[in-house]
Amino acid sequence: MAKAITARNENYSEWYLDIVKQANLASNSAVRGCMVIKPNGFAIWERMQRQLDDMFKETGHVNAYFPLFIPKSFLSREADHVEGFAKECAVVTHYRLKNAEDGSGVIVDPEAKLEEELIVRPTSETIIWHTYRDWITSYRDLPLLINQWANVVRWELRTRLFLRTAEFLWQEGHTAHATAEEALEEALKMQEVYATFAEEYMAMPVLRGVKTVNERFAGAIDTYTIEALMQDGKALQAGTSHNLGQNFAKAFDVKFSNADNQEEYVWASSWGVSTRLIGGLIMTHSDDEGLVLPPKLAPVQVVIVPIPKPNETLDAKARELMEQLKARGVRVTYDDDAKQRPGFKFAENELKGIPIRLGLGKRDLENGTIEVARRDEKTKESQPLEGIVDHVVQLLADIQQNLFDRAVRFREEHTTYVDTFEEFQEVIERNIPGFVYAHWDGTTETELKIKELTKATIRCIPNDRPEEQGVDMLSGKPSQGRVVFAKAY
RNA sequence: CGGGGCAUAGCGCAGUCCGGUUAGCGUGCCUGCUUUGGGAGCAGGAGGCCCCAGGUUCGAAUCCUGGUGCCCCGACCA
Repeated sequence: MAKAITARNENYSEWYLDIVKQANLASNSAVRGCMVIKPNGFAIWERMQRQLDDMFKETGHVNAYFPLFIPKSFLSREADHVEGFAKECAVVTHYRLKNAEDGSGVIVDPEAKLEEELIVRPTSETIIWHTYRDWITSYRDLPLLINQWANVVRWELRTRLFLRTAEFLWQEGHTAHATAEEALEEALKMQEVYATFAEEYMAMPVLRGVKTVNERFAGAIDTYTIEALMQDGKALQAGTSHNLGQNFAKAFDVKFSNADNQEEYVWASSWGVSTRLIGGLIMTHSDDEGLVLPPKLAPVQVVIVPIPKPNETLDAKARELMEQLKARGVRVTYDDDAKQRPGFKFAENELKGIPIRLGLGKRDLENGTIEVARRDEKTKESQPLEGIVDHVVQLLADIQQNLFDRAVRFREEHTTYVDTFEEFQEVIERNIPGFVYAHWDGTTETELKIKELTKATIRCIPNDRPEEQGVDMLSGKPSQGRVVFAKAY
């Protein structure tokens, strides 16, 4: 029996949940809003982590680890920051339990109240900048380029697996610099690292841009973002990089002596991507048959299926093939479960998103062929066994490229330029609205009004936007260029 | 946090309105036989604090009260 995956055009969010559940990526847990990331899902995260970590190291960063808990007073040191996060913080107030006197179980021991409550980190700027105060005294200590892999907690009211959970895994980079220029450069560099990762590894095209005042990180001077378009025409903020200026240095009194022995506040950046990327990966490529993974991030890239079932001859051939593929760096498995028939395995492996399936049967051995099926286009063809390793290696690269091209095409088909508010409303109300480029007068007031009227937000002001004189589609005030609107996750 | 819905076998559900043998169905799981190039068939079997806690009743999956969790819509959301 086919497992039922809701069709995308029938109910997109049901479809998304079906994929997550049936591909065994994650499930809800006993804790509200917190998910269990299952082995299939975590394997994807591990591949993302490994690649990102390499990219961070290549750009000069090192890893460190800071505490899960933040003293409450730290959070309030930076005014905008606390305002941005206060409403979604988990707070630790006690440090001990005891048995209830009526035998009903354990209760919080009222004697064990903390003098100062601890916040479970929603992000680590405050605890890290408190620490940096001790680490930085001279320009010789700069730049300080640190990343941490961690979990954070934001008490979201409405959660969705991977896309928004109360606890999530992420990395957060926190850098300190001697000049404003360097901090800005760092923020932009990391935005580009994220964009490269998204496009080259996730095969997910992204817009690079800067957030409006209204949308930027609490405590930042500017927030740079990468924005991807999902198959339902909604935008996903996939990663952000913040130029923090001297805001946190001032809040935590982090100063250094420059080469002229003058005391200055340190300049900062911070940047992060999270397990939300897995949600973006799913919503960019997957189809009604299940998960579709880009080869570079697929935990398993090739599966060999013995047809109709494993036997000594097929096993030997499969093992030989696997050795050859592994030698070329291909992640390959052999689906040698004797209890399942081929058709079942085909469906299962498609559901899991394995990019290439190799079907190997008696007929193939006789003919010197093998059946090569690609997940992305759901096509299959018989290939000579001779040279199959080269073919597979090339096909993995082709699939990676095809997924990216397909996503770019989708984005192009769902990108619209409008000049009037009527047009804007028409596009935003479509089934698949997409990105809408329109003129905006630069005020938060207009931005909020548009959001109120249409639910669309300004995703970003593109980094590379051409200057273009125009008028705001709603207020009629002058504008120097277009910004990107969309409905967003 | 507001409105609505749901919670019964690993998963998906019926039964609940109108209380009454041993709580069913599909799928999955185990055993055996037959099958096997796109989700196999037959036979046998195992598997249930019917979400939790109280209450009503001779008797509760079913009625009442209070919790908890999940889903959908909305508000909120670096």
